[in-house]
Amino acid sequence: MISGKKPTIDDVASLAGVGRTSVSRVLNNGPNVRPQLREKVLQAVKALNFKVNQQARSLALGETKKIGIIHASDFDKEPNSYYSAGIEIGALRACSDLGYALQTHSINQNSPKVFDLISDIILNNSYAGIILTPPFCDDNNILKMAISNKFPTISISAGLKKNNLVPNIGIDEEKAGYEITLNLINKGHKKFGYIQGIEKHLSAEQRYFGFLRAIKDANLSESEMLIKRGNFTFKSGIELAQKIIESDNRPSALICANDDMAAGALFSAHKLGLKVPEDISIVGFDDTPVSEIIWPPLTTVHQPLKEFGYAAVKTLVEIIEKRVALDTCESQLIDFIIVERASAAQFG
Amino acid sequence: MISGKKPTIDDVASLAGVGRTSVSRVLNNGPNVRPQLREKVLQAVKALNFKVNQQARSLALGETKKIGIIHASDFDKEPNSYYSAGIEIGALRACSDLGYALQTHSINQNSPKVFDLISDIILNNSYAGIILTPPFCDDNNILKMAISNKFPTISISAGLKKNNLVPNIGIDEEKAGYEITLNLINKGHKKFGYIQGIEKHLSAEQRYFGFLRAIKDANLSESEMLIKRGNFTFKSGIELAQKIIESDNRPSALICANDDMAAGALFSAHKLGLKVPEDISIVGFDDTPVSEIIWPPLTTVHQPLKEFGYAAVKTLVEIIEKRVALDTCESQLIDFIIVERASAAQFG
DNA sequence: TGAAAAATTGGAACCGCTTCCAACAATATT
DNA sequence: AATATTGTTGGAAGCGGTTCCAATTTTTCA
Repeated sequence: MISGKKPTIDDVASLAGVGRTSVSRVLNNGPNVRPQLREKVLQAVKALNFKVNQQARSLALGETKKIGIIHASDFDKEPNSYYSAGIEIGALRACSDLGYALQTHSINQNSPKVFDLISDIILNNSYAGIILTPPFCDDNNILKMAISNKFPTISISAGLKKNNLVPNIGIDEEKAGYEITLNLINKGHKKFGYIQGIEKHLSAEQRYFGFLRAIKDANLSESEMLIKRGNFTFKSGIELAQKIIESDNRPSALICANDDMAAGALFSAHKLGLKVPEDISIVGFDDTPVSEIIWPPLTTVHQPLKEFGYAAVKTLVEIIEKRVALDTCESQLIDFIIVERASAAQFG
Repeated sequence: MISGKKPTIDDVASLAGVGRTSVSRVLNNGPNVRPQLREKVLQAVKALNFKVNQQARSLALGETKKIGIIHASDFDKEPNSYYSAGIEIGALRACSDLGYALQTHSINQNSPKVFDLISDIILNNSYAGIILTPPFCDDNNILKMAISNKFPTISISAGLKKNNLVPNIGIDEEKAGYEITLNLINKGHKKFGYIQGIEKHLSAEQRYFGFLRAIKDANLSESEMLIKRGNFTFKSGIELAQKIIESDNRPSALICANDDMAAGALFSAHKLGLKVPEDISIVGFDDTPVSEIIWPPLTTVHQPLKEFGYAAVKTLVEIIEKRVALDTCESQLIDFIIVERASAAQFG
């Protein structure tokens, strides 16, 4: 205080004329503190502008109030910013509600050291728990390592995996695929095009299975559908949509496994002189910012990313604080909604 | 070790049969350690899978290796995800290179408690330094508070403010405005439309000043230009571009203060039957993901966000470690580039 | 009113690590 | 070979908190 040093609990204690233990009690709302003493301490705290040193506190407590989140990223490519930023904002909100701090890591998913990097983060034991996002959350080696260390871990990924090793947050992707298809069927569409995502992406595959179930339920013939496999890029959307549009029996509706490909499809439709949605309805998945900023605005399935982040932290903190065992904790499905914009319409 | 407890430095010491001080020396590459002892310690470390407890370490050291970054966000609106995620990835990379951790905060910029929240973060002294992003970095009260606490702080904002209170990272926005205008002038354009951003946004205003300087340098008449003020949204781009396009003396080139408005302008041009870039060239600023995903792809000024984040951490760590005074540390301009895509072309 | 019970308070140990300093060992110097 | 110098090592005292536990006060109740 006299010098530039930060005041400690002892400074507060001596200013207030009480013992250090009492200061600690006041600070932590401990029981059995006379109002009079509490007041003295509070005044000293204010006078000195005292803030507890969290480092010291968590050392004494043997616990840390810090959650780590691990994103995938490649410094040389554009980040999948929408996804990670959305999750992070939700996670931050929950952290702030629950008194935790969030520390971010980003790991190049192509690095051969992925496993070591993540295991360092875990074993370094400076976190109370971690959140894993794709593709790390789909890596069973990583998950098993976390489990064998009994380390609170939660993943954010496509909903409903068969053998969730750790609790998972996500939407029911299969249902989302089902419902957006049903939505189009209800609009009178009978012939569909579908541009799939990359094969190993669980979520995209589940969306596709949902599509298949919906057309089956509607007694539509799967063989009539035009299925192409894309790789999530705008460019692949352009190319594959062109093929679909130019085919002999052009579908009246085109479902794309993500918004970027749908944007590409939209572009191809315009280029080939089709009107959207009059001549063809096009829908996407994810509700990324681009879906609002193209013409016509895209009908798509909204991914509640912020809710993912929030729920992930909330559940993780339950695991941490109630010491619920990792394997007894349930995964959670977050509700999604279909955002109906102008790119899909009634047919026939 | 026997139980589930994490091994401590004492466990290592006793296993290696040396003193705790020696273990610490080995761990920190201290001088004067005989190879033989070092080897014993290293073996014990490996045998126990010992990791130092960072909490304890930084308590003893009286320093923390943690940098905070404060983003603006509103939980109920879409995040400005591209911006914050890009910066964060760069910052993370630098942190990982320099041995720091990055902790994220997000604060609703409309909250009346902004000042208190940020001052808590600073006074809490659990950070070695913080990075402020817009709009917080433009708030002089916050900056002054940081300075009066001698707290290492750096801002990422529009370059070259007159009175930088703390060192700043950014591009030279005025120059960017100048150069993209010059680029169009060199393509033969003489009559311009310009859709400005929100007035209080420093960076957008500087871009506009650059535009003005360029047309002045080229002896073009400012009064011939069609200037409109937008609010950065796609919608305002649509509306204002429509007015500009429908005006009697339609410009051959339209500059928009950000990409979203440029996307809107593109849309209006299509709707009104103009071909881009044949009939009108349209350019934006920022090089957000959308600029690649619309038709035609947008010529725009790339904001090197990851470089911002990297440079911010690097400079901040210099301030922290070399104890350079905040006010002697220079701001940095990062190079930007004009990304030429298909939305702008030769005229006449 | 006095003893027993309950509520307050603070001393001291401890969380896991760094580092000053004194003790001791190894090498250099004459 | 004796001494001066330099290199190694570990004991013990913090860093700034929390908490067990014993001491002291206050309250309760016969």
